[in-house]
Amino acid sequence: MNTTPHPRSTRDRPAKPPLSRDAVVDAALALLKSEGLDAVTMRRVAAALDTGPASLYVYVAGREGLLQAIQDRIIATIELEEPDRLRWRGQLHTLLDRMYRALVAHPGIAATTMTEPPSMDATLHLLENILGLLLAGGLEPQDAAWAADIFALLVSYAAMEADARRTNPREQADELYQRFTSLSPETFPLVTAYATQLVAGDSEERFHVAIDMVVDGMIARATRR
Amino acid sequence: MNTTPHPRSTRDRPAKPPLSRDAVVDAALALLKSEGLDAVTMRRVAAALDTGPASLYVYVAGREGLLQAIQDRIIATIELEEPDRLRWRGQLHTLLDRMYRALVAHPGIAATTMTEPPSMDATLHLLENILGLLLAGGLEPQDAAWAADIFALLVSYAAMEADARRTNPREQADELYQRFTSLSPETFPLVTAYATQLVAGDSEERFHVAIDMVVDGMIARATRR
DNA sequence: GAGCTGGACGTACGCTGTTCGTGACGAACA
DNA sequence: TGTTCGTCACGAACAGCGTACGTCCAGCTC
Repeated sequence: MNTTPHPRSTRDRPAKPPLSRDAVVDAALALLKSEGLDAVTMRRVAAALDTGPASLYVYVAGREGLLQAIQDRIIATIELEEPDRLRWRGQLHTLLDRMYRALVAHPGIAATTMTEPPSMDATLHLLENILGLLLAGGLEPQDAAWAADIFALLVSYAAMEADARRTNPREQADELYQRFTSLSPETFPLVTAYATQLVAGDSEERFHVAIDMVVDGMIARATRR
Repeated sequence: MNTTPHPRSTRDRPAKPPLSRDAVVDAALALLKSEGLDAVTMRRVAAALDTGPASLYVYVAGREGLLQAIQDRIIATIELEEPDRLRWRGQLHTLLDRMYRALVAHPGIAATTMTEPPSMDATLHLLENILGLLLAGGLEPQDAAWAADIFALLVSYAAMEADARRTNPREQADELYQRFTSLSPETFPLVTAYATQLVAGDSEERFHVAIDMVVDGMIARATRR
């Protein structure tokens, strides 16, 4: 047997499981869930996989591509609704609420969904489902198509607000209320008078009201034709 | 006369105007307008002022504080509307359109407005004006308070989309249409069927429709009470 | 065996925001 | 006048960041 005592290569491959796209995304997702978006750096992900950051570029198109893969993973966990003409509105709320919760369970990811055109599989399935619900409700196709964008936006925003609240629980609304009520009533008669309304509702409540406003608006538009 | 040839101090103050908060924000704003948000780094701003980045921290609370100051500057340029009970709806569109244009004129800034609670002067004046218009329209105060948030969100989003389009003019909608129409009609019957509607409209058109949907929804809710 | 290919990844580049310590200097005081 | 104190200015350094580039090596094919 040849037992030459030469230095062990730092690229000792058989000692580590081979990387894969799934492994990379899994590691990133775990970091996201436990430490939030800022922890999802190429170095941190690579360290979690016992490798170096340059190794990841085979599997993901940079950090941007990694974040997209994570988003799609998260969206893929959302249970869809079978459109029902009689219940579509409640179903829409349910579906968007699930999306909201999926985002909130991953601190910080909501902000990365904001400008993503729907192009990956899970996101497209979600879009298809939203369209299905809106059309089941008899809404105009053009309005439905545009509203899908708006609903996605509302979800992302609500999740971002929930993220901000997590960092600063309860303190934010209080500070804001203080700010509003300490303004000059001469200069800001409405803001001071309606300070309570301006800070009312948690992000979920505001979120569901926002959905309703958009839906009610679409119904009014459809009724008008 | 004493002409001792000793090394000239690098802190030759009389040769430079003293820094000020306005000077810092002005320099940052100029960089933002000409090169977009990514150029607004502490080093770039400092270089524009012929100093070092550490000098800026006397005037702004880090980059975050600098961005907030910039936002407020931009918002302060927006001409407000005197609320008129008969024209409030058109006025709202006009006001939000001005906001949209102000953001679009500063590439990338829209994304930084997304999670900012309204706390600086110009932003508060804008909020006061939006509330004024909505209440002039006879809408419910609680709905008006919540809708102000939604309108701000819609503006930011539209501006962000315009920013993205600037980077990728026309190409994005085409790619998306291609993507949608090349999907399996079995799996995505609606997305494929309504691909045209999904990519229709530029960011301004979609923006104004979104405003209308929210407004129509609020009117329906007010009518229902 | 030789050559090729693609995965693995170390090294280095060019940046980022921020902190800390020090110098310069004006105002106030004794 | 000399000294003290507070504030501005800012260099140096810290602790990162994403990524490009070049090298190594295992596995495969001929």
